[in-house]
Amino acid sequence: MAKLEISLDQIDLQILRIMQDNARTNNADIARELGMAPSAILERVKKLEQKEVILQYNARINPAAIDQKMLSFIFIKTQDIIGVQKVGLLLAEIPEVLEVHDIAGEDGYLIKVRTNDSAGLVDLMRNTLSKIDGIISTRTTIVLETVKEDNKLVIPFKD
Amino acid sequence: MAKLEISLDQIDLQILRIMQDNARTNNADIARELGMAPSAILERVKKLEQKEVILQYNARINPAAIDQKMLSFIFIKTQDIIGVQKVGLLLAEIPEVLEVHDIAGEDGYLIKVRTNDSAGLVDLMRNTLSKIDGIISTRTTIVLETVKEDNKLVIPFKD
DNA sequence: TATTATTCTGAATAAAATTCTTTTTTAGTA
DNA sequence: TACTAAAAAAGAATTTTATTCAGAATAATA
Repeated sequence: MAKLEISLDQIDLQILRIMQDNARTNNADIARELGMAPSAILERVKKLEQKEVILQYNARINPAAIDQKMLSFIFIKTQDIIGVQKVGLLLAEIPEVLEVHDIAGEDGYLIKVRTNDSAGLVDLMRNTLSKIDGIISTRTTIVLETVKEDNKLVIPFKD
Repeated sequence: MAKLEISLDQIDLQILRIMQDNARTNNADIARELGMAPSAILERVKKLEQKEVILQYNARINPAAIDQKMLSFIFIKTQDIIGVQKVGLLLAEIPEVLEVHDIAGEDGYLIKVRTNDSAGLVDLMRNTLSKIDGIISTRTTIVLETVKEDNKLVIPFKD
């Protein structure tokens, strides 16, 4: 778990750019695009994975296609700073909770939740959130429509 | 752009589950896991892409590795419902803005923003957000630490 | 039940991944 | 500056996978 010194050169950044856009781009294509041998690219990619620069490759699935039409953000106020960490971990275990962020200011978390519909949300709050000790209150924001959601980072040109 | 009737069977859902976990899983492996021919899997995956069930394959990159250590959520209050849509699109064009959600209640958006540091955030707000017409006010929530952020959907077992 | 469309299999071929050795480049050091 | 060690890349050989396609099986429909 040592957080090693990470140094990425131009080529690494180019690989990241390509992979962030299409994680299924094959080594041969990347190699062609960067004018290098496939074996060299393969090594670099593996190294990027090992260094945990690339955390995961995932397919982004259309929520509507699997009937997860409801998206909400919930602010969760916790009792105190002591017991807070545990709350965060418990929240993270809930499958419908896609993100858990510890936020500044008002002791608590901001979580992102996807459910089938509003009934699913109510269900989650009543049956799951309410079971977690240390939660004082929640404030829910309902998303009507998502304009953008790609989570693509801005990859710099020089490090 | 016709939103076709989408019907996914068990096999499709299994493919989605595998792909969501590791988008680089090859057809041969998926075929082995599901006990089918690679060619059959290939066809299904292509169909899932065409139907826009799979929206994209992306590598999730460690923000810290490219020095994007600051994450914030900003509530943006807009003038009225008329001009709102344009604001959403303009927000979506900003590279540092990873998500744009139209939210219920208080005419406006919730956006997710990644910047190098707090200076980058200030910079974005001063130089970019302030240039957008129709924004009345903003309320920023700073993330201290992210406990979970995988955006993996809960894929049902029956459709 | 017959008909049609869809999906799957299996084999053949093209392409890519992977491994490994040699060469080149880079970085550090005397 | 030249020497040395380490890291990265190239290139070739081999294994594995992707892709195509014809035919078989399955499912859907009339």
